[in-house]
Amino acid sequence: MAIRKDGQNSFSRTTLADVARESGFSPSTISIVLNEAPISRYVAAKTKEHIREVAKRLDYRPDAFGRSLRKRRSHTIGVMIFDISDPFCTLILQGIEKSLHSTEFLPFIVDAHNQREQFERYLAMLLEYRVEGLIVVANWLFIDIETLSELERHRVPTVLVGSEMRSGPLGSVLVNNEQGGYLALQHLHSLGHRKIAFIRGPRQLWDSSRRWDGVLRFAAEVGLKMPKKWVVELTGSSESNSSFDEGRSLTSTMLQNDAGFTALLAFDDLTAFGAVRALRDFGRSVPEDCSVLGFDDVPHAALFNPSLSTVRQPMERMGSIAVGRILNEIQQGGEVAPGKGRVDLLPPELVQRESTGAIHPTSKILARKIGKI
Amino acid sequence: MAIRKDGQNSFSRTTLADVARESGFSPSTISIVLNEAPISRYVAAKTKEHIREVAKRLDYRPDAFGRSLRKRRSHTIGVMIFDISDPFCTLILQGIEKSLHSTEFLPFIVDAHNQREQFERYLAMLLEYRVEGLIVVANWLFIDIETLSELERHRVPTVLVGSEMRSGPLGSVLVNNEQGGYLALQHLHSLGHRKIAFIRGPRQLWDSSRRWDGVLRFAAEVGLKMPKKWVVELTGSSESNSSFDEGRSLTSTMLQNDAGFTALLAFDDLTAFGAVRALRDFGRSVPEDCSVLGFDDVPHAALFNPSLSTVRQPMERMGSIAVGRILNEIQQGGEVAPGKGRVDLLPPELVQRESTGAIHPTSKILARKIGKI
DNA sequence: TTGTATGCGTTATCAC
DNA sequence: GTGATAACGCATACAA
Repeated sequence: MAIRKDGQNSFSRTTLADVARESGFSPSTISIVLNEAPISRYVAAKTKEHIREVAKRLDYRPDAFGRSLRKRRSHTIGVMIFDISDPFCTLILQGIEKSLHSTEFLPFIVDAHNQREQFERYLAMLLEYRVEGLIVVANWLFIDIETLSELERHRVPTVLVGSEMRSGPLGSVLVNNEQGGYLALQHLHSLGHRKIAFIRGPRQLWDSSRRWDGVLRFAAEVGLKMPKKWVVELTGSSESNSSFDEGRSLTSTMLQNDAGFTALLAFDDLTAFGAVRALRDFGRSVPEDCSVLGFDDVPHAALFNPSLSTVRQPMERMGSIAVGRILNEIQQGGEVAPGKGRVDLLPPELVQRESTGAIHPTSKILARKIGKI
Repeated sequence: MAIRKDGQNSFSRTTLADVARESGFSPSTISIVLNEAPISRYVAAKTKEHIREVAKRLDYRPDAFGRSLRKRRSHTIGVMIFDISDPFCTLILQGIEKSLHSTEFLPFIVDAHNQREQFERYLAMLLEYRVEGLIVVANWLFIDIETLSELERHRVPTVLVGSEMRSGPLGSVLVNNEQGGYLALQHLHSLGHRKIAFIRGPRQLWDSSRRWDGVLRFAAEVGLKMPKKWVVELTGSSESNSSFDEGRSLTSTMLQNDAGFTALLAFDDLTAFGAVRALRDFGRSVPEDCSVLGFDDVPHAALFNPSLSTVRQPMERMGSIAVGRILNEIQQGGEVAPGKGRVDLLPPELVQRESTGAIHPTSKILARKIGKI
């Protein structure tokens, strides 16, 4: 670190001692006054005023390191995300941020870029910074079970958002995927669709399987047939936008094999966007020739063309609930609280927009097209 | 903070002293060895090994607060953003993160949610945490000049990304908006368009005016007429997705007044999405009946339907350049470096996709539509 | 080759 | 009402 000509280290600022010297009072008094500690009741009003004035004039700012060292509290909550460019994470993050605003805590956000190595490095750093709680935002990707269960070893209250660990004491907050899958298929079915194509999520992903369970449950209830040719599966590469590309190519393939389906249920919104693109490339319009339903309700789903019908995850709420749970655990002093290991399953919500419609409105479409010409 | 039954504060961990006690060496030796300080050359290999073994066994982690206090360095770079849900910010953030990975610095990210009050609160906190540099990511919104110029007062090297201050010593990194505006109109003009509608950015926004200057320069060069009825302006509310809504309603209005334009140049991608929606509502298809050109190239522009032609800002590069500049300034010891106050203007790049096309291919469209029917 | 002493900026406890 | 002192965890100059 460079030393400046005036002999001051460029890191140094005005400290309590400076304020003390300048005001003529002792550092302890300054501290007491500026922090409005209980004892400050006994400090003369004039003194207080003077001290505050001097502090302001010198632009004094308490040093977080000195303070945290002394108080043995960091006042930070670590927030680990795996891909900040994933719009899914983004809304959860907002929920977290907003909930933290009203507290004494500052979020310490790091982005592991879907890389295990980064995850571990950042985790270590967060622990060195003595975060008092940890929120892990798992978009539907990876970092395997072992890595996550590592989290339990550290004594920091931790909660997982957007994903569920099949076992282990780690609490989690996520949407009810099973119910979401059920709702999704129910929606298409209620619109009259019987020939439905499916792009399900990666099999190895627990949450994806749960969602699929919901689909299967509804299919069983109404006796829907799901021919193999119309059921495909994402592989789940961790590159961003990959599910768009996969959705597009899987849909293309299905269309070439047997284009007879009238609706398509995608694993998530990005996949749905890809499917819409493939359908259009194939000369099919959405929803007239084929309905498409997504999952998540990312911010752009409503802007898309056609606007995307989807199953909404209450992402912002998931974030704020996670914060609530962490604060709770912190207050309990890091003890294994009764609610620890609990799983909060939030209800999904079907959002109908333009990309899904009743089956066979072909005549109407023809009419409109001719009219336009 | 709760005290545990074993009398330990739940904040406490194993410290250097613990490792010292356990290994039989003194704290200083431990510190020297674990940090691989130069002097550690003189420490016996066996000693080193032993110390490292014990440290690992006790799961020792250096305390960032103790260390930073002593070394008077925080090893953090503050990153202030104004809306994390803005995809524009997202890519810049990624650029910042990636560039920081290879350094000793940790990004400390905060989101001011477009609120001045939050901005100030977070700024104060970042300063308390003694960030060694500050990167401000300004999506095209606000926090007025005074607020930003406040930044100069603090002795922290600061660089602004994505926006430019008209004056003041604050360095900035952004796209060449003037050139971008020029390129945009040039593109539409080269496709044969002469009747062009414009949705320009908020007038009070400096960067927006620069972009508009570029548009005007090209228009002047080729003698393009820009009737007032086809030039509208965003107001620039700070709500997210607002430019979609505004783009949509402004376009609707123009269409109702005089729908004779064959192309539309939007201030940014979100506005363009809104314009496309309005056109579609009006029964116009893009690009057949009207070309639409965006600005930014947000991640979803390519996924959109039709995929959006746009002027790309090199957002990730902007982030990494900002990091480079900050690191530079830090190395110079916070001195007013020669490059300070400099403005890096990065070249924009035209990305042609589906939403723009040559004028009057009407016959082709008719043919296709009839064929499909 | 290793240990001792000191101080970073803060706050809590106690003494005056 | 206010001030002196110690301690938080660490790294370093210096002593041994």
